[in-house]
Amino acid sequence: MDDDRENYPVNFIRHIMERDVASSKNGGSIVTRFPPEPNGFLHIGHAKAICLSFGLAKEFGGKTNLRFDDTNPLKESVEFVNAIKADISWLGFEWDEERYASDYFDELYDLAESLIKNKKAYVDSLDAKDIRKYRGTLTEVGRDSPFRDRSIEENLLLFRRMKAGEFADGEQVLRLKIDMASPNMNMRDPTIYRIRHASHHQTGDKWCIYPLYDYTHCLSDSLEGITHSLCDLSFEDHRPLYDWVLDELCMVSHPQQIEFSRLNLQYTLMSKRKIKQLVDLSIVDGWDDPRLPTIAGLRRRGYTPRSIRDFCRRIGVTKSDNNVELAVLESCIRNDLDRNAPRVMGIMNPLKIVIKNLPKDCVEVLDAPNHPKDEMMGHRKLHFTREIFIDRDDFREEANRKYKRLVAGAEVRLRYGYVIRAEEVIKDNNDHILELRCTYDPDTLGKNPEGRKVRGVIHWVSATEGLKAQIRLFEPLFNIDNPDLSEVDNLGVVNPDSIKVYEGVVEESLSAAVIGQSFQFEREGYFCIDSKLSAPEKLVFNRVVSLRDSWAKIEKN
RNA sequence: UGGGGUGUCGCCAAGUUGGUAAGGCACAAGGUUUUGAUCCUUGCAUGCGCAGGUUCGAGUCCUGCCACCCCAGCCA
Repeated sequence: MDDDRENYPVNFIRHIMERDVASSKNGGSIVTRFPPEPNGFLHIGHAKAICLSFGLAKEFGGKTNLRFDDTNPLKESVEFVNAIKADISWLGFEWDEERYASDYFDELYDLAESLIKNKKAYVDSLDAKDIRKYRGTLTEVGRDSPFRDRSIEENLLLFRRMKAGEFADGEQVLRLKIDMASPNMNMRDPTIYRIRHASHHQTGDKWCIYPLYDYTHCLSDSLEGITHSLCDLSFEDHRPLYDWVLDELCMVSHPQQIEFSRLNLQYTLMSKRKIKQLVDLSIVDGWDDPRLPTIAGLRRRGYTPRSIRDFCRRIGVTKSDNNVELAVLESCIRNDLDRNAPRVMGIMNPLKIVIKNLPKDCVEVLDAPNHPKDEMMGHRKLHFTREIFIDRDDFREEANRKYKRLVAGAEVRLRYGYVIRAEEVIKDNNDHILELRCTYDPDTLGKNPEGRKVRGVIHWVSATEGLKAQIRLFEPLFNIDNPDLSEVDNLGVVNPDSIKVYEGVVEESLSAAVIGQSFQFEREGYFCIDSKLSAPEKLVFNRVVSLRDSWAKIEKN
């Protein structure tokens, strides 16, 4: 994985693994797994889990399986399976084996029968509503189902009939017989099989009963010889059940479940269910909308795998609630792209400039390095012509000395080019500036004029040689830092200005740009070609992130 | 008023068996600079949810509080 030299920083899970390896638990080996349900796209919260499970295993010379937790055919599809695989690979991780919980359906079924035979499971004929009633509440104990004490024979028969398709959906379930009075709701005879006459993306129509998570997950882990099963804090309450199932079934391999807190990122939503809502309601343009924290969205936005891995490393792993600032993510991508992105010039709000003392058909070729500190990145040609564009923000009719750009009657340097002076401001009847007439000083290429100090340097693009391009800027999708709201409410906190589109111009060298490449538009930020919307005739750029902007801070005060 | 967790700088987060609070991001002030970028330097918790206690010494041990998060799917 190229240049992530650093190992994962210290965290409590690593300490556990270090201890286990030192004491030769599990023969000193580390085997982890990443278990996504293929019912949506992966997001950066999953990236945290991926970096952890894959990263730690790799560090200890262990293995990591990719296992699809595909026990709910109603919500899952191969499209999601493929998207998930693509995202993990793109992030830079390789799984040892590709598995599916559905690979174990036969074994799971046999194990369930043995549970029945040991009087540890029973078929309940209560409907969902009644099961809920009998379960009790957080403060009241539950009551036993009237079907709890059926004979082994009856249970076996019923369970086999469930499997054979003799019942309709919801008519019967198989439950574990644990303790309806347990203070832990998960232990109140959890359901482990339900009837679903639905075809499954992996097993087709072979089954009409499907096992549930609590029963499936621990056994899948065990069957695969997982040593450390990492998951988020919401499963902490499920650990007694995880252990109960493995113990009752006398499984040889008993993985250790370890929970850590899930990632929360400010101004964004980190729930697959809620992201799906945004997609379904067309609030965003699909799962890979650049404003989404999905891996696909981040990729389209221009985030690199390396920057995401760096982010996961920086945020750490604990059990405490967190709400990480966007600034951390932005720092990671700036850090990567500053080193690796070639520099170019692009204008979002073009303002035309005519260089009066340059002949009409003159095209002077200028040389520009692609990176200020990395000669290896080479050089490119720029074309200096009589008509050029600068950004409207880089000109003011009057300004104090703090303003280091072009001011009427004063000088500024064109990046990699000459010093120009603004001589005339051409306006329309509404006082709107149409263009600027300037002169350039031919004696200032690569050297400063004598006796005068130039205010600053601005970027520019040839009006005749440059390329038109659409430039898209993004802001957070939400205007509050923890948009953890109910489905109805969250529409009220959607930022209406989360995307801004500009019709701009970029330098001609960008005609060779391809999807996946990132550039720094000097003085503006980092940009990449939009993988969906851009075409050779009509370039579309997404801004990954702006450059740090201390001028904006100064100007505010 | 059930059970399970968590509380160290604005946001993350290190803190081995108690020995006198890492680091990152952000922020601030300087320096370099043909990107107001990068880079470099410096600063940034007498205090670790609160209150007591033990101890020569406590973020680390004890007691009691408080706050926040998760759990009542035939979702994962």
